[in-house]
Amino acid sequence: MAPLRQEINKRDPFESPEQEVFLNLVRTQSMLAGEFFALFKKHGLSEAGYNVLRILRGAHLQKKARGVRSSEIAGQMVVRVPDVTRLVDRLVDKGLVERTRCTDDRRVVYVAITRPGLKLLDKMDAPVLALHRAQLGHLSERELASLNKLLEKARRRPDATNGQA
Amino acid sequence: MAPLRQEINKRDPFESPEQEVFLNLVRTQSMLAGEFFALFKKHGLSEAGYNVLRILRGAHLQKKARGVRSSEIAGQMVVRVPDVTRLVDRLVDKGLVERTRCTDDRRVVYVAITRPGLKLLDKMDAPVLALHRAQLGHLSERELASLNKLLEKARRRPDATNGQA
DNA sequence: TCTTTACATTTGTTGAAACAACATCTGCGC
DNA sequence: GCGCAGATGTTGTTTCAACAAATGTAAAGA
Repeated sequence: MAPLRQEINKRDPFESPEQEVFLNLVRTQSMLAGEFFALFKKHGLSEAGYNVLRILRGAHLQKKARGVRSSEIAGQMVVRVPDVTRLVDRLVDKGLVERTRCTDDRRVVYVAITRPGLKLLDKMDAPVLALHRAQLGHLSERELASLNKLLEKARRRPDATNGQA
Repeated sequence: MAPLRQEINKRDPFESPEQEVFLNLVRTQSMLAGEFFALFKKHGLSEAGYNVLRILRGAHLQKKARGVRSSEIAGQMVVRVPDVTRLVDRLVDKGLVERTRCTDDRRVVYVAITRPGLKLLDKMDAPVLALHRAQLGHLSERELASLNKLLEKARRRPDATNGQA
């Protein structure tokens, strides 16, 4: 019996290989991301909040002093999030980022990381790296590369223009 | 440049192979599960709610007339959820499941799927299978098997008893 | 029996995600 | 210039997840 079926005490077999992969994917993500969730929470952040800070630090290191537009943030998130506004709101409340209204185009808002925000991220770098290694360090380089390839392929839909003629 | 980096417009390289795998995992899960989320929602269910119904149908087919204990439900969920109570509450409100207090041990509560619940699941079977195939049908049997193996291995932590002596 | 311990579920509360409607603003075509 | 389409954020509302504490029940031990 496949390990996943043991883990969730599933008696019946999976209905399709695709279903088994999907459930494995969901469960694995849930378990690994859950640990990061706990790590972030110790520092008062959510996963999405951490992601935003990482994006802003990247921009900061590229000397983008004004920061990044909200729409750009949305586009660079690992998981799509509608409602960047209130996500940034909470970070502003914590003093980790700043908002600046653009004078040229007053629709856009630039968001930039603050010094406390940078300090927080720096403090988290080591534990984050350590957790990554603790979670996946037992996989070989080949296995990691293979996993990357397969996951990327799984996201790539084969053009749903199925000739239903 | 790796596809993931393109997708999220990431300029800097990943800090470790493990990190890249993790982000690929999170993103893939998010995209695929998001489609199922939308499908379930059309039928008034959340992912967790659907999972509960599937567990209960499995028990029903095994002639477990009384149903399943709440704690068993929690143990069989693909993703851990604290608060099975209110999850079941919502399903009860919709008339899809029933609660029964155990007379032997009045602490435990049995949850069983109702006929409307079964009908709903039956109606969803085809679209669910179809979505699984639409998402992952372009992967070969070998690739699916490989992905399963790698995901399961990723969950298996190598005994953190590291000799720090 | 009486107390203590452990167990199964529920409730209270806070915080955040999801979706839709709503401004606000820019720039283009007339 | 005027008005309209499209883009950018914001707000309102509902629903759900997460965590802690409490309730009620059973079993074990003195």
